[in-house]
Amino acid sequence: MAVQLRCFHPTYDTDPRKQIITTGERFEKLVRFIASRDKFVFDYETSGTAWFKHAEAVGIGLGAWDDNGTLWSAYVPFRHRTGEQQLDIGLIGPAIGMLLRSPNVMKICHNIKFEDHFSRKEGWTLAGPRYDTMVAARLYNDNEALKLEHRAEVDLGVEGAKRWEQELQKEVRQLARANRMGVKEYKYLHGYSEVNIGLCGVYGCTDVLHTGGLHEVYERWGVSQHYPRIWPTEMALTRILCDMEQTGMPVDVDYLTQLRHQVQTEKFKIHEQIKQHLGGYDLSIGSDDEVRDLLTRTMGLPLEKRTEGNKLSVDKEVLEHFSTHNIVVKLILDWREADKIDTTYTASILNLLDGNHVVHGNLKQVGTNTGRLSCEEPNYQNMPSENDDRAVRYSGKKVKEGGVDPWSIRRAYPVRGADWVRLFLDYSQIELRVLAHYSQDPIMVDSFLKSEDCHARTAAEVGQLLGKECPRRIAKIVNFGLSYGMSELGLHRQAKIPLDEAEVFLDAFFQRYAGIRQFKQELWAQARRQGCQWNNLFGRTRRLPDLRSATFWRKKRAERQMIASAIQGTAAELTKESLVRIADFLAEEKIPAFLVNTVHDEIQIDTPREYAPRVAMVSKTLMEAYPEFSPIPVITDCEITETNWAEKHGYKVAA
DNA sequence: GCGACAAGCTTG
DNA sequence: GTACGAGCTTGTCGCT
Repeated sequence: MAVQLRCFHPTYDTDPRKQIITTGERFEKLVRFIASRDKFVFDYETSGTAWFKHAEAVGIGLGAWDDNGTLWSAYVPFRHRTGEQQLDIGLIGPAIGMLLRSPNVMKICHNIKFEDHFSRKEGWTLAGPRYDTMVAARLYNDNEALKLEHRAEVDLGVEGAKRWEQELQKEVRQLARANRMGVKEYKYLHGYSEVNIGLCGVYGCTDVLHTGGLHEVYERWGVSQHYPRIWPTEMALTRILCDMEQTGMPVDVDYLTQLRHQVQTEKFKIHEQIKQHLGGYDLSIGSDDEVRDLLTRTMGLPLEKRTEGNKLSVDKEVLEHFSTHNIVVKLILDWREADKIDTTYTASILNLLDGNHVVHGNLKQVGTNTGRLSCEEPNYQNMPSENDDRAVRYSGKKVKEGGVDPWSIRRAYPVRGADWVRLFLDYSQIELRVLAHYSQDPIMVDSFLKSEDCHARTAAEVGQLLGKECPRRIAKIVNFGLSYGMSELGLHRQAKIPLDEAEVFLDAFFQRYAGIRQFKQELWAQARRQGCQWNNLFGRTRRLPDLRSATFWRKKRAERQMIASAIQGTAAELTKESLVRIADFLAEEKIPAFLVNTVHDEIQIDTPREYAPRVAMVSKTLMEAYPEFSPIPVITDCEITETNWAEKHGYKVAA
């Protein structure tokens, strides 16, 4: 099929700092200029974002400052499918590769991990110091959108920064229509490969100028220097997370396909049963409106809980309340459980695989306001955990006794191959240890020094003060609640105990652990003195203007958010810095092991079986080496699997 | 047919 | 007002 030249929006930009390079002579001149600089900006335009499938670079935008400090940009097209004049990638590739691997030249990008993926696809190694303006933007302002054009508008004061982006999107919509596709589908398949070079080039050059401009102002403001501890970690992570995504997670497709069939059959059966109970009425179980109607009008159940939009809630908590006396309500709950596994955890995963049955999730460095990582396509961080209830229901045994959850999702993630294992190193009670460090509360510190079960200790302390028993279950909820700034109302709801009882427990807790109450007060006071912001132990800032809000509930929410940021955020710094330490160790010793995944307080490493003892021992040591928490010990537990994620079990690490 | 939003569910 | 931080899916609604 011949490629058609379509050009719905011819471009016109007379800015001399934007050049489109389509001859060898001008390309050579460009390369000589870039190669003479000690830092440069680059940015690919691509044929989609799925780098692990068909998507690849179709052109590269490059930019650098001349001796007068003027920033210039150029777009080099080499794989557009428009039939226009462009350069031959076979001829220019080596020169681009040479620029990217220069060891002493700083590479500046807005989201450099993305460019790293596409560089690797061309066989080009991205080396030398990195500067990511997207990460810098997140560090200096944790509450705002990070999109390049938006930052250019706000931080550079560029008027009409979004103009070429909008022109480009218009063009893409036209192309999608011409190809009889939805915009989403078209963009996934073709990206900007069919956009005319004039428009794409101006857009690419504009991005380069914006990125370079952001680098200038962020460094004028001293962003990277303000974060001497986390900045090097963040920049190293752009490379290490890229490595992890390239490695990816192998998936057992046969298992997942069979599991999907099983839950779909289950859904069908439940649907039929519901129909029978309702005298043939065909309820759309997935429609909350219909479920609400059925429960209230047909069944006359007294629903009370409201949603945010003030509708009567039909969520799990409500349904569970009525399910003991109502078989249909119970069946709706069962259907939702099966549906979740069908749609979210089997069908969608199968759509994300590469040709080798490997998924490559996107580990996002700037996805949260606390400094944690997040993950998408798929999200590894909310894969259902092994569920004892289901295991017991179906096999009569708990998971730990060898029982099998028939709907296990983690079972679909096997090890890399024969004689490979996966190690799971997870921080033990890391958030409580962080809190103990910040508060220096004597009981909590003592508990960790003695390696006690901290929930049991809490239960004992509270019980002793009250002169009546405090169940461990309650103590555990209280301890977890500390990270979120839980109130007596929260405890009442979570633990399903009377409000006055929750109040008594919480009061007793804060009497016994007075250091924690004091830490919270000091945290808020200090933050308010510093203009509603606070830096954690590693120097990361959380800004919460609502700490001074006149609205009571907004102020309270900001206070809870600050507590959560302090504790979760600090714990996240340990995990992130440890990822860098472990990656460096594996590279130095040339051990054929790979970091594959991380879930907040856990790091997963694939390694040949013979290396497992060494990898586990060194990784554990590196993860625990945070002397700033002294005397509180930082402890990691280690687990291993020889088969799949569901069957991980304890692993003794040699000292 | 598409985008935005609400509601619900899953994790640490 | 009924906990903190995320991502994904479906249904619904309004718009082109």
